[in-house]
Amino acid sequence: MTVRLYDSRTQSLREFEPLEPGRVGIYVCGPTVQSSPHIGHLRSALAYDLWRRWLSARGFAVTFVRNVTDIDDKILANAPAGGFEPWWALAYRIELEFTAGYSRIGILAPTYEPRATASVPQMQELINSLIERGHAYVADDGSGDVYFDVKTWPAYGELTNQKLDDMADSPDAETRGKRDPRDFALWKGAKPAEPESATWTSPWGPGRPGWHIECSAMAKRYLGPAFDIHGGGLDLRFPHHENELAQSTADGDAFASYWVHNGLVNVEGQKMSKSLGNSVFASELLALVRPVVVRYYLASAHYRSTMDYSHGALIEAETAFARIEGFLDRASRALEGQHFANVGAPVIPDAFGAALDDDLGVPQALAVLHDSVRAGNTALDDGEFETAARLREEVVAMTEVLGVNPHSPEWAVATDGAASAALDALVQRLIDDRASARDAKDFAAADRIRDELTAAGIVLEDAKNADASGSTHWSIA
RNA sequence: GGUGGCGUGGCCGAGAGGCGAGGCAGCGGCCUGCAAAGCCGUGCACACGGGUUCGAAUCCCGUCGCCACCUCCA
Repeated sequence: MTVRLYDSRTQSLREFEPLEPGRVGIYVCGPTVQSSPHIGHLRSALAYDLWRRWLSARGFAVTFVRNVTDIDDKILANAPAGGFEPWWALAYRIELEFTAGYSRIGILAPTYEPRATASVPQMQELINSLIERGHAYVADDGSGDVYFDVKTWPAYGELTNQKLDDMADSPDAETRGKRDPRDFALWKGAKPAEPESATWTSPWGPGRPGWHIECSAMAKRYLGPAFDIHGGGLDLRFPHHENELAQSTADGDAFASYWVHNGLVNVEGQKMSKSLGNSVFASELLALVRPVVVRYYLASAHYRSTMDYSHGALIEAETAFARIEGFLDRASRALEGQHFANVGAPVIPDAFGAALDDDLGVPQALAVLHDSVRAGNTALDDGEFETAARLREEVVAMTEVLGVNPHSPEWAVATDGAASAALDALVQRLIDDRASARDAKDFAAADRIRDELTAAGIVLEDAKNADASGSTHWSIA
């Protein structure tokens, strides 16, 4: 029972061995809070939420850190100086949108969620140390920029399997005070147009941290110089993660033992981009289907594969999820008030655990889940209630691990108790009338009642095995 | 040009040398007064061309097509 995960650095499936027995430290690159969360952000966060839940389920104590990049070129660009909304207000407003989106699809709050702006001293300390070690230099053009000197770090490129010589010098790359175009900024000297609130004093003059150094500093601050897993989107491998790795290891830290990257979400075969205008925002998705369905949908493909979003696929996921929910609903009705001595605590089937142990094989795990659902439905059909009860526990346990238990309170929709009771009384009355009509073989009258209810959006199901609430169940379509 | 990935049945989406994951849709059946829900059955699937092998969707070579990163990006 070992967890295996795909390590992007070695490009291989590796058995997970924590630095400290029983403990796991995970650092995930969170969003740059410059515009509203889209489906890709949700998927990424979900991938690591699932890793975290599974490692927890396997008994590890997980420290999960996901940062918020709240100072950055784009944030400053989206909140022009002199505008109504300062950059820090924009960043916080968007951060709240992310938090809300994550929360709605059941992504657990991180152990800690550091904002980049709160760790500037740690970043400066790291930059200083890199300068002292000869791996970084202050630009001699008076800009106040500090750059990492890639030529002093022979391992540069190890994460993405690139040789320095192969790295194309981008024609439009800003060279400015760089010794080599491939050097990257650790510290960005303040520019006249930038607001003073976005500027920190430093030994190299006023300015702000570069993007890559932020994550290196925060990971070290909260998880230490060596930690277990570093995660993020595939698009961050280069240059962001490559640079993080270079900085931290050049400073003498072991940094992450494993690098994990999640696949991206495309729309109609293309990446989402502002120019194409094809971004699918979290808010749009959550307006289409229930949040738990969004979660189920995004979890249903392997976390490393590219997902191609389509409305049809989302609706298919809704139906597939309804099947799981349907079984649990049915089981609840049929098994209400029954207790079975032999049905104990929820047990996860071995095949389910094995699937998740194998690089978080959620698709195979879902196959196991659906097998249990089918077996559970069969047991209910056959009146084998003890078997059904056991399978129900299994299904609940599996959905709990994945965070998609339909009956979990987090997915409950707030209802008006009095209104529900009133509706139930009325519908129940019609169901009773229908039952009388059926007993009298007056099927025309019975069907008329059912049609009326259907027209009102209420679906009737005549249960084969009568349950405590009567043999006909109603629900809102 | 460099690096990495993908092409699986009508659709989504796993797997990775032999026994056809799972879901959605369709078709046939069981159940039902009829439905709904559920159950059972139903698919000569693995881009193309070679090769290795007793055996390949899975390995090797080649071809075609698509995508990502190399610039901000989950």
